[in-house]
Amino acid sequence: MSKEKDFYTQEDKMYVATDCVIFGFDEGNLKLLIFKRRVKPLMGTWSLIGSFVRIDEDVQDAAKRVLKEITGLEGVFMEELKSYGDVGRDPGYRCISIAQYALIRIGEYDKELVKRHGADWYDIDEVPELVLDHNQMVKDALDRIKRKARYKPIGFELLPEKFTIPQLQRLYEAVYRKELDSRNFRKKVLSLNVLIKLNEKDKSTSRRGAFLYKFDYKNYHKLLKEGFNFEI
Amino acid sequence: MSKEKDFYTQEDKMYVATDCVIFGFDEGNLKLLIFKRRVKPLMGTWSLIGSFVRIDEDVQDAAKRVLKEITGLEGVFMEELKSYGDVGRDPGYRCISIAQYALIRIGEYDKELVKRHGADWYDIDEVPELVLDHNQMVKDALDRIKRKARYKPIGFELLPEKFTIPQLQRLYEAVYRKELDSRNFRKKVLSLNVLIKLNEKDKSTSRRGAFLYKFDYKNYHKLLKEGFNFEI
DNA sequence: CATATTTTTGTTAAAATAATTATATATTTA
DNA sequence: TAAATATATAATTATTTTAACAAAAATATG
Repeated sequence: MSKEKDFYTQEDKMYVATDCVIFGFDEGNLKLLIFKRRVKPLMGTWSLIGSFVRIDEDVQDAAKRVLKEITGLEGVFMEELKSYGDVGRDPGYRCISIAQYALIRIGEYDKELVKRHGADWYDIDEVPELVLDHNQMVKDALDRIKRKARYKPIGFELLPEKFTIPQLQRLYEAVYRKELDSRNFRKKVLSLNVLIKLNEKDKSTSRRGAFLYKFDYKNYHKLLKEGFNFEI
Repeated sequence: MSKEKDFYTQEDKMYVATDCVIFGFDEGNLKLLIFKRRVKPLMGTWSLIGSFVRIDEDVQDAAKRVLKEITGLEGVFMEELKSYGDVGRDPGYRCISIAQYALIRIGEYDKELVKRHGADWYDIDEVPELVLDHNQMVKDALDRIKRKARYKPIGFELLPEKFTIPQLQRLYEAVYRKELDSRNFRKKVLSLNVLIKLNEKDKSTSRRGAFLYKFDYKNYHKLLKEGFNFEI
């Protein structure tokens, strides 16, 4: 870009923020973590988790920082969604937000911390009205993960480390919003060779119990290089 | 995002820029429009076309503005690529760039204007070293259109309004970097029902001549809603 | 008119996917 | 111990997609 700085004056200040669409998965439902503002302005309105980007931090780091501040989590899957840069998007400031989306394991976040920040999980179908253009961000993020699930095994970020195949199926059903055939699903997902069967069962949802699996990251990365596709 | 503004001081200024990866297609080759800086700093170095985002314009509009300034073109396909927001990416300023990529018809741009700005087309395989992280932007944009071509008929933005099927095939071959079977390609592309056959022939490349087609935007948008896939 | 060149059309086999039927298993509860 | 329930495996069929391949048509040029 060009280097002239004459567009900016002392009073015309450009702010850069980052907002994070945090997805979780629980009991067959895709969920979203949002929080209720406890300070002015806009006190009491629901909002995505976000922050201004500090002058001395990378945009990605700013997103990681807020995620950690609110959930206690580090090292989770997070990726840029897109930027929201219209002049009028924030009536208070000229503020550009670079939205991210994150997939977290809903059992692993710091519940005390989340509570303290006034944050809560909402079923993806029951998200209330959010501040500014945050509802649009959520919609865009949903579209993104729907598409992404086709070529990346996105589910494993959302499930606990050990999970069952029926659990994985319910996740895909929640993302795609359609029922899948359990026999074909099992066949397909096992044929990808990225699951390691464990010698344990999860009996929380059935009498017989279902075998637990874990994700084989090593095999997965090998396959990625060969360019496989994950269409379910 | 939160509203505290205490991260910023007068001297800690955050700049927001936009840079545009402009693709064209000519003679079977994918091409990139870049320009040589004629002013300090960094005079003489190649760079993507870009600008700071003005305080009173949308990010998208800033990108459209520079595209028009340099090529004379309006209303062409342009989409956000991703943001580049690391602290150290620009040694001079704390500047975040929101990169875009555009697909233009290489026959339609304003040649005089392009020349006046010191801009020129480079074959995608022969792009010189660019300023800052612009080579990375080009690489990312290429990856993006390769993937995008799988589910959006991206080619039609790059070809003239009327084009032949062999032309379209050469474009896909340039993007995928592999040869395609002309019989299967034709079958596939026609089966999508987004081409309108015209009663004219293009005889510039063969004795027999090839029928011209145009893109059926109406049918295309109908199909998009149904979620078709464009895998070639 | 024969030649050279590009465009155009069609068939067929193989592979992947989707839909269906069948059966067995482990476990709890009635 | 029979019934109920969710899980697991096997096999079959139908359907769709993909891949591989050959020949004819149109026309400028020599």
